[in-house]
Amino acid sequence: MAVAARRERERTARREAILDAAEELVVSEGYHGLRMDAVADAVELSKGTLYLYFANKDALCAAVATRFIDTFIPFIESAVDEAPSGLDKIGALLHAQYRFTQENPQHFRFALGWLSAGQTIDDSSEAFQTYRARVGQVLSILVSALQQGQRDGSIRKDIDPLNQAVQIWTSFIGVVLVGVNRESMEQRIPAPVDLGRLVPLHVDSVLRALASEGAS
Amino acid sequence: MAVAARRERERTARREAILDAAEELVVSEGYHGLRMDAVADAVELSKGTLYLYFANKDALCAAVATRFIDTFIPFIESAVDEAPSGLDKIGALLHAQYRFTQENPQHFRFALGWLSAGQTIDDSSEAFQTYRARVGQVLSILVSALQQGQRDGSIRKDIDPLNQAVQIWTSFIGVVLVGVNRESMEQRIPAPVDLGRLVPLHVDSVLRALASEGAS
Amino acid sequence: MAVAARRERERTARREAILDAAEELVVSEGYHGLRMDAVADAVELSKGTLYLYFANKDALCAAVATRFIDTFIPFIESAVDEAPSGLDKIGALLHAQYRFTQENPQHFRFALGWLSAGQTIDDSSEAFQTYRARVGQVLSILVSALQQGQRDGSIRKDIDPLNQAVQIWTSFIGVVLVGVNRESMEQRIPAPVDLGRLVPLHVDSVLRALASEGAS
Amino acid sequence: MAVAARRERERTARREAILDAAEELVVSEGYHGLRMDAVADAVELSKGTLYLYFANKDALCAAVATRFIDTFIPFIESAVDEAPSGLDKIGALLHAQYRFTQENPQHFRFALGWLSAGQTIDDSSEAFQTYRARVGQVLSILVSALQQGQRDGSIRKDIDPLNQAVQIWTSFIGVVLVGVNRESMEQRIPAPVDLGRLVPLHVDSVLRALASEGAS
DNA sequence: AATGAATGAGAGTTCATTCAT
DNA sequence: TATGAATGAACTCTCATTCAT
Repeated sequence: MAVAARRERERTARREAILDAAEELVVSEGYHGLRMDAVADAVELSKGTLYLYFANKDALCAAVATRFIDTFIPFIESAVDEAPSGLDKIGALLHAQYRFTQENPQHFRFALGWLSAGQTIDDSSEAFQTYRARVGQVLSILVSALQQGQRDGSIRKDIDPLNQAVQIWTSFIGVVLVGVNRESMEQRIPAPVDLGRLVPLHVDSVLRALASEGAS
Repeated sequence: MAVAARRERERTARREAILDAAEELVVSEGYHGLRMDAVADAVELSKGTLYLYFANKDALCAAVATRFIDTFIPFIESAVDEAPSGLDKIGALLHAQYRFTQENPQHFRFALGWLSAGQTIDDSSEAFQTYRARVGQVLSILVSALQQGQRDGSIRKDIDPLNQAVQIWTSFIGVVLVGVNRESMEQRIPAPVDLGRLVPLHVDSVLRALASEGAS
Repeated sequence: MAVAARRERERTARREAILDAAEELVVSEGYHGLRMDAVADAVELSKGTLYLYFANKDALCAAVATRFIDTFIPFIESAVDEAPSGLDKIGALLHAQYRFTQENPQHFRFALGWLSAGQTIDDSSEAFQTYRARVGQVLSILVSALQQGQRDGSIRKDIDPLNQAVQIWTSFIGVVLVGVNRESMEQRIPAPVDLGRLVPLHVDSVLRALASEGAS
Repeated sequence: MAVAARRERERTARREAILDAAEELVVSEGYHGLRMDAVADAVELSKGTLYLYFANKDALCAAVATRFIDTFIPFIESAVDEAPSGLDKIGALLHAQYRFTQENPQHFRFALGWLSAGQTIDDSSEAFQTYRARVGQVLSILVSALQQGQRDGSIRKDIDPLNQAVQIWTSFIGVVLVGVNRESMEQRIPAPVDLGRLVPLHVDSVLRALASEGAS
């Protein structure tokens, strides 16, 4: 039946439309500023309809985050592929993540707002599981790069890839967080914060710390 | 006027009492869980009275954050004082901040919640200006340590102290952020997050990146 | 037309399937907890289809109530048949209704919830008319028993069978109502409510009041 | 301070005003039809204000019910006082309750709707406790009358006062229930229901069942 | 006949803030 | 200075019913 196929297409399209609207709002208002009402208005659907596509606000947010990260992964994967050594891959990954963040500056603001939302999320939902799997992919890309670097001699052998990957990722989050919350941040720190300067500086520091002794 | 003096004393005492209550609540409930009602109940004052001491919820939060940071600064200052070289001072400062965070894990959770609250805060308020100045103090301790390290040869000469201080601080925030939001974080990243392991690893990386060539 | 006959059979079967699902749900969730969604899910039909078989939720409820009462009538009829005198028949009927209620405790809860739903029901619908006719049957069984009792001398002659039948039925409803809402009831009345004790007591009282002078 | 006294008076007055509005609405719309919005509109207060006086909808309903019963108790008490024998007291009580019901026909409709509301109510609330105590008072008036009747010889000695009181009360509820839901009831029973006839008939039956042998 | 997406009014509850006293 | 009653917009989520296909 062509009907079923069309229905499926329409359903997907509408779902995407809702996500588009939610993304835009989440980006401009932050996690706590996201209102189901506003989403409904933006997609020109009734509030009730939203709940046909997403079980609740959290599920909608998880889906937004998943879509974000879904576009992000190929982006960093190709950057990593092009770099020769393991150390270069780390640098390439971080730079790619930085560029991506600059182009989608609100992704991290949103993710962080969600992170500190406080309430523990129902992590059994499918949407959330998907999101979680994607985060795992990013980490494993980092781990692979570190391992390759240890094999090809560009990265120190005395580090543990998994723990170091978490350290690299989390410290990077801090730096980027400041960048995306530039406004609030500049209200709070009495020093100029310029991502364009800060991120390369950070990447430099990370690479320097990873590089094997003679490799600089 | 003795009367005026007593009034002033009483006013300050009441202000502190409000802050005590707010701090306790902010620590147990998080930024988003803080209710003016609850604060009023806890200090046994009416809600209206709160607004005689603080212009609004944000001003109250700024004051809480200021008091937090006020206990934090002497803590790291003494740690820094005891370390000999500039590089050691950086290490000491980060370790001190880590210990402080472990003992007051909610400070950062609160600060971050506030940071990503989204809405721009009225930064002209006195409370906020005070808070801002304190953050500046922390940064300048970092800057001084970096500069001393450059003089005493423990830290690379080719870094810019201010920018590097911001980098060190922000990346550290990322790591600690993950630690204090361990629960939400472990829901989101499929990897074990252990501050006790992660922070030393991070400090190591920071120091390694700062150390002057032969200094390791 | 064999086709038309099959269609009719299918239609009836589907109608029954819907009623089965609705009955089960009404019994477990109560009148106010009955959701058209849930009924549709349970019969594996779409919500829209429900409306092809029942004009609205009320019509569906009327049909459920009708089916309930349809199983109830033969039950009490046979009980009444077996009793010799008119007075015995009344007692047998009430005891039968009590046993039936114990086995289907939700019937009355449902009927009462529906009764006190407040909104006036569209009583022109066919489903509702059918339901009404069944209630009439129960009453007429009572009336017949009363009349027979007057003839056979077991029941006082100075009562009016119809009015008395209504009195018997409605007072019985009150007693049973309390029993099936035992939980809510025990929250509200500070006295133990035990249908097993209360109903026989009530039946006794009813019979004593009906018995002709020397008949006890 | 006269101020405190006036405040207290105003508070009570406002509480009563809210109850007035809620009562009227509960009476016209039934328990399920009662909307907090509508109550707020009717008293010309904001919805939020309602929650300063009543913790939630249930507490408001309990308060309405308590006020109802508070006017009811003196009414039946004085009726009971005036009757000489125990049996007469029962009759007087039931007739009084009947008259009261006729004047406030919606009380029982409401109470019944609330009863079959299904959800279990938080019975720890003060409002609810008060309500419960009032119901207990009514029951104990019945019990006392029964006991007196047993002493003065007007009532059979072989009944248990508490159980019989519950039986009398619950069966009466059934009869009255039909009366107050006359509209829905007449839709459902194909027989004329006339409280003016039904209640005396019921009271007669109750009294006849209670009367000691020779007492008729 | 059957679908199932869409509706939309409406529910109860919360809470930072104001203001007359 | 202190009160606390009042506000009212905002919130997430529900569900009987409709209707184009």
